Amino acid sequence: MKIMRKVDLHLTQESGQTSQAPWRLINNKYSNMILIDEIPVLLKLSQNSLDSIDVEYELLDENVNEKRIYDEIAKIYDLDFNLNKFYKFLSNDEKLKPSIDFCSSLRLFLAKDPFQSIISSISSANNSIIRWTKSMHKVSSTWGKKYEFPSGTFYSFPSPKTLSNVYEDEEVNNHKYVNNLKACGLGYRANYIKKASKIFASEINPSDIKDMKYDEAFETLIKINGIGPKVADCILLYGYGFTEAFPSDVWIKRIISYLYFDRKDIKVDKVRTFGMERFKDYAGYTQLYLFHYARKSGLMSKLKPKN
DNA sequence: AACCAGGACTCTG
DNA sequence: CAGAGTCCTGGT
Repeated sequence: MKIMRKVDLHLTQESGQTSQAPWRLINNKYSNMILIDEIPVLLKLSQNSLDSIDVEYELLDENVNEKRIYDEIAKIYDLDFNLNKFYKFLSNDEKLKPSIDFCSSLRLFLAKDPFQSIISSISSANNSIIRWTKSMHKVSSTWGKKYEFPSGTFYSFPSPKTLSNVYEDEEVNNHKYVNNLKACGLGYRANYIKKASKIFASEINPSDIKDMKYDEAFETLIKINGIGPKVADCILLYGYGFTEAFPSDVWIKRIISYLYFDRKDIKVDKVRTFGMERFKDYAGYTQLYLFHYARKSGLMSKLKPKN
């Protein structure tokens, strides 16, 4: 199956969006297992040009309608988002315009499983991309369901219930536990993950969030231990597709300060409201584009405090 | 080998 | 309320 849409799979995968760890690259195909109506489907995506995606997939015993597979891929890569219209919007702002050339065909990388994006985003806080990626794969392979496909073994992301019952530490009451969250390299986030899993296993259904208004969803999330403003916005943007979110961390702060505030030191929270008010429904995409533009253009290294 | 980066929490003023 | 210290670990 071929999907005719403008998208840069590589760029989108490696752009550090915290919905999920990057997919495994097997024989140059981005490979990941997703469940469609509980049926495991292994997706293998590749492309020769940025105008289309070549889709291969593997099934175990049950069949899935190809249209359903198409729809899920379109959702994950936000393929219905109108990039050209967005580029017109970027062109209208001299500060944003240069980002188009650096980020062409970059799209959102959305989670199929919102709970996965919640845990992934919590785990990304104060962390490096390498360590975060390893941790996320370890969590899946430790507690997820195992599926053996011809192309390899894949794991689902564990459910809230499963994660709420795992051990946080290696040792509990003088008992050694090999399978524990800290062994996944999560450090002190292990406790946040366990607590959040408990909440999403009982009080809040992850799918409740998507029916809320942005503000209510944001307020709901930041009440949870380990979820601050940045992580909440990542969850809302990458996990639920709230495109009005403007995840603001130190880097976005430096970039916005440089571009719009004459390098003046502004608070991260101000950056967030500035981005949301100025970019509206494009806030999320603008954040994504600004971040990668800064990274690739050399602006980022220029903005490092030392230099 | 000591030290720093990266968000969120917690404690202090 | 703002500011400082702490958490974990891969990278220098």
